[in-house]
Amino acid sequence: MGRPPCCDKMGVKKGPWTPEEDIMLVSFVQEHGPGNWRTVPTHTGLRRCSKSCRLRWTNYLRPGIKRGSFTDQEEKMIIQLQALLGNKWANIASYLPERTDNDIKNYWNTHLKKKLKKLEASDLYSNDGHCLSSLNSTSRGQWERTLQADINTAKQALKNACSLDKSSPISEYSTVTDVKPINIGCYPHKKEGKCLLLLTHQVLKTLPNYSNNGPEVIPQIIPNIQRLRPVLNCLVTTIIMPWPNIRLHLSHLNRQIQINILQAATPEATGKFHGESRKWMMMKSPCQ
DNA sequence: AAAAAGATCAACCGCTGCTGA
DNA sequence: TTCAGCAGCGGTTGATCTTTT
Repeated sequence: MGRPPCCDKMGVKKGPWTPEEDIMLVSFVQEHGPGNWRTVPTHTGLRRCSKSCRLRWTNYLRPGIKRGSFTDQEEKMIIQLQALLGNKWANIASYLPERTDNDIKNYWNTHLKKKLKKLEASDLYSNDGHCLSSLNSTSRGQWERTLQADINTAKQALKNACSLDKSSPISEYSTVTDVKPINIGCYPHKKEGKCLLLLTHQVLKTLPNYSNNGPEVIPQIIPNIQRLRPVLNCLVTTIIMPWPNIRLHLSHLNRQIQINILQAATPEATGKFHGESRKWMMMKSPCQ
C-alpha cells in the first residue's frame, strides 16, 4: 500500500517564514542536501509541511537566486519564451537560472502582461524608452512579426523533424560525407535539454553507424539535418544565445555536421544534467 | 496627513504525473 | 496491479508596501 503521510496536518504552521525557521531549513539542507522534503519537519522540528519547506527553499533560500528588478535582457527573454512556450514558468525559468519560476510568473502577471496589453491597445506603438519599444530601434510591430515568424518556423520544423521519414530519398546533398557525432559537454536545462537531445538523437539514429568513432559516410543525414536546421537556428537565436553561459554551435554543409553544447550553469544543474543525459543518451563523442 | 487604490510578491491551493509499497 | 503519497507545476490569494487623491 501507500506510504505514511508526509506530515501531520494538525499543528502545521502557515504564513510567512521567520529568520529562525529559515536558519533551521538551511542547516538541514546543508547537512542532507536538497530533497527528501518529507523528512524535514521531523529532522528539524519545524512545524511546517514538507511542501512548504520545499517551496521556501526553491523560491527563496536556494543559493544563486537573483533578487531585485529584471533587466531589459531578462524581460526580453521572458516575453520571447512566453510567446514560444506559453505559461510554462518552470520551463522558462530554466533559461534564467538566477530567477525562480515564481518570480518570473509574478513578473509576467504584474508587469509584462499589462505592458503587452497596453501596447496592443495602442495603434501607434509607443516609444517609452523601455524594453519592448527599444528592441534595437526596430518598431515593436516589426519585432512581433519577426518573433511570430520565428515561432511558426520553429513549430513547423519541429513537427517535421519529429516525423522524420527514415526511408527518405538521398538528396542532392548526398555528396557531403563527413559527419561528426555530437560532442556534448554539458547541457543543464533538463526539459529543453532532453527535447534537444532527443531531437538530435532522432536524427542521428537514422545513421547506420553513428556511434562509431571517426567520420562516416552517411548521406542520409543531410535531408534530416536540413529539416532540423530551423529548429536549432531558432533556438540559437531566440533562446540559447541570450544566455551567455550557453553556446550551441551548429555547423553543417561544409563536409561536417557538428553540434556543440558547452558547459554552463550551476554545479547542481550540471549534476542533474549528467544524470538526465545518461538516461537519455548513451552517446560517445569521437573527440573524447 | 490620512484614506483609498493599486502594485508587489511570498506563500498557499489544487491538480497531475510519477513512484514506491 | 492498485493505491496513496510525493514532487512539481501553474493559478490564486492576501498581507504588506507604495502611490495617488
